[in-house]
Amino acid sequence: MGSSRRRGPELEQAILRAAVEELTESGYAGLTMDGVAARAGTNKNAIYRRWPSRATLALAAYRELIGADRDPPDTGTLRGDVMELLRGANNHLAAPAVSGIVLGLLAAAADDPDLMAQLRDSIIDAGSGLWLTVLGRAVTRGEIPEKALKPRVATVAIALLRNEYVTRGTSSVPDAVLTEIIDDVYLPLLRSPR
Amino acid sequence: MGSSRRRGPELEQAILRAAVEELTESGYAGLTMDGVAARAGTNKNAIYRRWPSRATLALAAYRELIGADRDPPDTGTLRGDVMELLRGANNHLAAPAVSGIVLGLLAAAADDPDLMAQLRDSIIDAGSGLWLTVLGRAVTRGEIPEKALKPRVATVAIALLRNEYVTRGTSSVPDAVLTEIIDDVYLPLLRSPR
DNA sequence: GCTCTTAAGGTACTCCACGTACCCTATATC
DNA sequence: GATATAGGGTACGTGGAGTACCTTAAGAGC
Repeated sequence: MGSSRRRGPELEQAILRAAVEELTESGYAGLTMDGVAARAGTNKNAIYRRWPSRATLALAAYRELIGADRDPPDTGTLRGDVMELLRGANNHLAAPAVSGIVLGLLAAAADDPDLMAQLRDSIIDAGSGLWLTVLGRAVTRGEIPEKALKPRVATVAIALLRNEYVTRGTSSVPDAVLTEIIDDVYLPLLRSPR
Repeated sequence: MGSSRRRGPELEQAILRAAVEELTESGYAGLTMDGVAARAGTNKNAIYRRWPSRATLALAAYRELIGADRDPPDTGTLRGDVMELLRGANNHLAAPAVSGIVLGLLAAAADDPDLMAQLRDSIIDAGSGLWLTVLGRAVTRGEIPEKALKPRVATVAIALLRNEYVTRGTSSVPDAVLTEIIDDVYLPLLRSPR
């Protein structure tokens, strides 16, 4: 009658899965160690043996949640590719409560430089490579000048989307805002001669 | 022997001052009701009679902290004005720990639409009028086309600065980044014909 | 199969901070 | 002066982070 006590990686995955569920259901503020332990069918000891604090567990769960990154789109036109990328990012941020989770993590990591660094490296910068490949193709097609490949310029669209989530705090930015970002800001900027 | 019990506005100001001090010294996470009460020389009752929760008190304290808004600069050139505005915003956000405070407030307001609305109205949008007046003058001088007056376009610079604080999490963005934002993104965008 | 080390389970605890309840006391107003 | 109002003091209840300690199962070596 399998009492079957889980150990090692198996238990670790169970904890992470439980943490992901708590996170998506209740956000960062609602993720509690007791809650995760109960949901995973274990106790807090097993968690603290692996992650030193609630914040680090939440970060690990968030990385689990966002999962693998996707391939860069290739619609043939710059505008199409950019729209794809921005829609993808929007869908991701809109998900259950991802923007709230990220805000909570950012606030929690504010006074922990180590945690903040991990958060930046593995989350904020995620996908910046996608933008550069898409823009690179547009450069070879001659759609935009080469100077558009500067990181500061290339990341403007995603920065504006992120800003929208931070300041409006809504779930899911409407498509009209995305096209506004693209047509009123991003594309004019990329095409500007200098 | 003047026991002299404070009442009404006098006490209210004392509480707010104490909250501002706690906020600047320890950030949002470090602002505790007991701490504020002790520092103000009063007790929690007096606070809860005025603000229903820690988050609302912190928001009020933050508004007190940022104080009155300034006049729009008028250096004669668009670039000069924009640089002034961005430097001002940077100095403000860099202050003791303002970006951390704002992050904490945002995270706390994430599941309270009312609070989020107040936060937006009185903090995030603060100073957007400044940008529009500065751009308006540049339009009448003929430096940029009139279409630059769209809010989405006008607020790009400050949005990018905010993004810098959110993603880098540092205190004080270096001046080089400000000029990069202005010369590589904002001015080219404003001057782009369409 | 037996022993021994390691890790999980269980539980209870400390600490801290939010928010509330009650009762006492000073202050302003009528 | 009487009385309503608001501040002071204090003690709770609640909930969650993190810790301590002991018991018990799982696997490794022999």
